[in-house]
Amino acid sequence: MQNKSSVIKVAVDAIVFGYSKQDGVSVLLIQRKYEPYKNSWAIPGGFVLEDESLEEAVKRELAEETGITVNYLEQLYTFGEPKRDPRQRIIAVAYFGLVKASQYQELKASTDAENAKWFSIKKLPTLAFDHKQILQVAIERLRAKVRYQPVGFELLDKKFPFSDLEKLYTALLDKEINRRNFSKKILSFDFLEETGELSKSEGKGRPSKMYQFNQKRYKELLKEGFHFEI
Amino acid sequence: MQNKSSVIKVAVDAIVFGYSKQDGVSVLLIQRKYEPYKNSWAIPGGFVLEDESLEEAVKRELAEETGITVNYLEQLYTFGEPKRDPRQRIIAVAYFGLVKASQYQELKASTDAENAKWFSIKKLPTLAFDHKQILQVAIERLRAKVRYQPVGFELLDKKFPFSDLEKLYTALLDKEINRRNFSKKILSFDFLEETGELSKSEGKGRPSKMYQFNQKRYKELLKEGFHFEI
DNA sequence: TCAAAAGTGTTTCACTTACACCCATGA
DNA sequence: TCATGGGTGTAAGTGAAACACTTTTGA
Repeated sequence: MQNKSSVIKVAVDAIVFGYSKQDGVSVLLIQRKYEPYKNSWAIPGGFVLEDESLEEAVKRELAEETGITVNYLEQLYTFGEPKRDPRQRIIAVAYFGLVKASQYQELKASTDAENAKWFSIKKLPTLAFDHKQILQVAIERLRAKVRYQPVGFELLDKKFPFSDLEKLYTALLDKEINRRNFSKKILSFDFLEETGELSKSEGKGRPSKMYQFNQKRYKELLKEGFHFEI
Repeated sequence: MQNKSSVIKVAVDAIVFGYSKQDGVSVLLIQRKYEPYKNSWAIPGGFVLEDESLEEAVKRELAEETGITVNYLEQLYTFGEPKRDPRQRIIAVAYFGLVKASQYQELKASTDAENAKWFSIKKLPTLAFDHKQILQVAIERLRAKVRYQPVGFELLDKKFPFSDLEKLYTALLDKEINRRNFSKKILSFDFLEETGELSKSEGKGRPSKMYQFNQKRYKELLKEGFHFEI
C-alpha cells in the first residue's frame, strides 16, 4: 500500500438547478474570492471534513456559500483527473441538486449571499477549473432524468398550473410538446391531484386548475411496477 | 479551508461482471490476505496513485490483483461514509466493468491469480467492509443498463448464437422472454449482423446462425437519434 | 421418425399521434 | 365580442404481445 495517496484531497461540488418561467432553467454559481481563477464564476463546493458524509458536506457547503437548501439531491459523478486543479491533486465528488421555485426567488432577493447568482443555462459565463465540463455532465443528467423520473416537480412550486409543467418540459427537452397528448399522458399516470383552486389569472386567457404532485401515490405506483417515461 | 481533509484517502474499486451459460452472471472477487477481514472475499481495488487518473488506477489494480482486462468500464458510484473502513476514512470510487466470455474462461484456467475467483451473483459469499452494499448497487446498475444500452454484447463472445443473447437477458431480467418477439425487436434495431457461420451443434436441436454486434453501425444509429430499449 | 431447439407469419390490442373543437377570462 | 390561453373528444397510425406453425439437426 502506497502512502503517496494521502496527498490527494477530497472535495464535493454541488450543481444546483432552479427554474422560472422568465429565465428558464438556471444553475447556481458563486464568484471566487481567491486565486486561482479569482473573480471567475464557479460551482459551489469545498473540502470534505473528516467526520461528515459526502452528502452532509454538500449541504453544509451550499448553506455556507449560498444560503440555499435543496429539496432534491443525488450524486452525479466523481471527477479525478490529476491536473484538474493546478495547485494539487483534488478529487471532486459532484452532486446534482434541484430547488423549488420559491427558493429560486429567495436567493434573488437575499443580500447575504451576494456572491451567489443564478445563470440561465443558455447564457453561461466562463467557469473556473473544469467546471464547464462538470456542468455539462449535470445538464445532460437533468435532461435525461426528466424523461424517466418525475423530477420536474422538484423545480416547480408545490402547487402549479398544468401549463407550468408543460413549459418546464418544453424548456428542458428543447422541443415543442403537444398540449393535448402531454396532459393526457401525465394525468393518466395518476400521481397528480387537482387542488381545486384556480390560478389567479395573470393577464389574458382562461385561468387554469392547480395541481400538486402526490409523492405517496407515486411511491405506491413504483411498488406496483410502474415506470415513468415521457 | 480546513486541512483535516488531507487525512481522507482515495481508493478505487472494480465490480467486474462475467457471464457463462453454466453459471449465469458472475462477479469477480478476491480473497483478502491481510487484516481487517483477513480471508474474507472482497471487491478488487486499491489506492489511487498521485499521478494516475481514476480509470488508470482501476485498470492497474485489476491487472495486479486478478490479471484481468475489462472491455467495458464506467464509473458506478462513490462511497464515502465516515465509518465504512474501520481503520481510517477512505473514499471509494467504484467502477463497473464487463468482460467477454473468453476472459471469463481464462481466469478459471489461470493459476497466477489464485486468490481471484468468479462467484455467481446468486451464490455470493460474505463480503468485507461495505462491499455487499456496493455490489448490490452494481447489480442494479447492470440490470437497469441492459435495458437501455446494448451492454449485453460485452458479456458474450464476439460471435454468438442468438439464443445465447436470449439466455443472457433471461438471466439478467430474471423473467421469461418470448423468443419470437425478442428476436424481432433486437433484429429490427439493425446493429446485429449474421456472420454466415452456424453454431456447431452441442447436442440436440437445429444449429443456429451466428451473429456479431456491429459497433460502428450502432454509433451511426445513435447519431440518427436512435434509442435502444428492451 | 421423434424430440429438441431454431426460425418465421400473422392477428389482436393498446397506446401514441394528430387534429379539431369548445370553454372561461380580460380588454 | 374578440383575442388569448386552458381544456377535451376522437379517428388514424404504429408497434408490442400473443399464438401457432415450419425447419433443421442428433439420436
